[in-house]
Amino acid sequence: MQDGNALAVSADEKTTASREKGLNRVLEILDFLHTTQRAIGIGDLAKGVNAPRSTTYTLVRSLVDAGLLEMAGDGNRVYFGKKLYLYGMDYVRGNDLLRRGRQEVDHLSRETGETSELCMLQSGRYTIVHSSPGTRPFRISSATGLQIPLPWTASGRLLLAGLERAEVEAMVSEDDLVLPDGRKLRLDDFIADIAEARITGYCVTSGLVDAYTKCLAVPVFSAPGKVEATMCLVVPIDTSDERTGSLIGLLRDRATRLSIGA
Amino acid sequence: MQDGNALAVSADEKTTASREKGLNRVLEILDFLHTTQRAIGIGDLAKGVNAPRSTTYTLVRSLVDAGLLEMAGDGNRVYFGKKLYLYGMDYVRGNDLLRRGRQEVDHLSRETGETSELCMLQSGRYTIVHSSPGTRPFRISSATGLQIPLPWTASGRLLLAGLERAEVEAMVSEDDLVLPDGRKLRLDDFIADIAEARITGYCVTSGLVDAYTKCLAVPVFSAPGKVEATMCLVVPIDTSDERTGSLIGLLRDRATRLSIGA
DNA sequence: TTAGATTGTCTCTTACAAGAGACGCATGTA
DNA sequence: TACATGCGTCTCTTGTAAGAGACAATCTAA
Repeated sequence: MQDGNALAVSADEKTTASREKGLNRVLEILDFLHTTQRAIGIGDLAKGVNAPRSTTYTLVRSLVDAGLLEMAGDGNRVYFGKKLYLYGMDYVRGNDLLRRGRQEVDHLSRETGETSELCMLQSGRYTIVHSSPGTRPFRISSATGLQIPLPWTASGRLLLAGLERAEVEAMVSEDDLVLPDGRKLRLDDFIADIAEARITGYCVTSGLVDAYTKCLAVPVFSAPGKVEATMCLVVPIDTSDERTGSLIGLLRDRATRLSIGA
Repeated sequence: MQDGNALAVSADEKTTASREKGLNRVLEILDFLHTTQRAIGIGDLAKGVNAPRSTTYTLVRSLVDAGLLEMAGDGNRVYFGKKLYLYGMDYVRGNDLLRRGRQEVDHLSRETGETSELCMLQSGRYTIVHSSPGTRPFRISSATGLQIPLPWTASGRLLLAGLERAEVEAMVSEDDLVLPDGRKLRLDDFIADIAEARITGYCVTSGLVDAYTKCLAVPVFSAPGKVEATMCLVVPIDTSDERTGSLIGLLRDRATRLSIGA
């Protein structure tokens, strides 16, 4: 959160509490709201993004006037506004892969009864771009837009296919290699997984983010060799090999349909 | 477009080409991309929002880095980015009415075969927030996010229900009263329509935006008396009174289901 | 070839926005 | 009653970002 600027992988301390550009503050505000996932008071917002209160009031007012933010019901809380929704729809319209991908994912989860997701890289992080819940009694939760460390996921291994070792290292922090249960992955293993996933054309991980699920993922190509997204299914960890295999087959079919020139 | 700041209803000439705040420029850029509905070169973008080229480059770079914009395939064009989509999804998630409204609209168009839309006020303008095409051979086009003068639509008459005359006047410009075919509505008639729509609880307009369609709309309430949105059907202008009546019945059912405390 | 248009980068100045902080007005609570 | 906490607005200063414009690199057309 505090290094939202990203791309500055080097520990480039800018703790000098100098003046910040308004636009950056706005970007931080939006990111902050995205992480909180709920309306928030302006005072708290200022604290959250570590900005002066007066500045925050000014910026929020601009954003509310513009419709990017809206005052939430209560009166003194803000959250995303209608305009962001409209812009988001524009993005979908302009993005064939996303639009069709969403449909495929929806279809897939209906067809299989399993939770299905479309994933992409978003500024160097794994992001669930669209997900459709399965029909199982226990919900496998996974909010859209959720950002997860790449090494925790099967999709992560596919999305990094074709990158140099250095590039992978740049994208994966030490923390990312620590699983939720405390186990630590070895970077070499992760890189080996990537190479393997690239060859086999799919990836399965078991019990990484939690102990009860398995994740099956396949790549979606935007150009030969270029992995633009992945589709994945989240299934119970005790799913039989046979069913797993047939689900992967389904995934591949749909992913191929999505891929462009692969 | 050039007075995107809105709310400055008075002809407040700010032609003094003074320095503009970066954030405002950004807001204009986003609005501009929303109107163009396609990726655009940075040079053209600068022209489009009437901003200095150097400034535009700087801002676009920031926005691209932040993920709000993306460089489009070609290489030197920009359009909305993934992050706006994610924020948009957050908005949907936080907005029951929109989320359920979208479903109702989709259902409605499947059920009736007619084009169905969810509409809201967006910074004083009528906006199609979601639309679902009907099954008729001729497509009644209406892009999501499209902004149309309030007096051209049935929904507009419902959305303004309960406003004072002065408020209505403030929201409707002279130009808004001129229909696409050149006919001019009288403000008094429009206001009378609003009052009537408020009482009957629905509104039908025929041949306003084009000569071939009729628009049936009903209000969706967020609180007793407060019209938050409308649902509408766009049907051929020669639709029988009987069918029109039954469609309105359907609309009302669904709108009631959506409304909160009405 | 030359001339013109466009694209991306860079430098330097100064107009102006970010920020500190005070203020008044609500709350709540001892 | 006094005291604390949070909210929204306002004023004033100064660090800095918006903008003008120069520059090299492409591309196109004549």
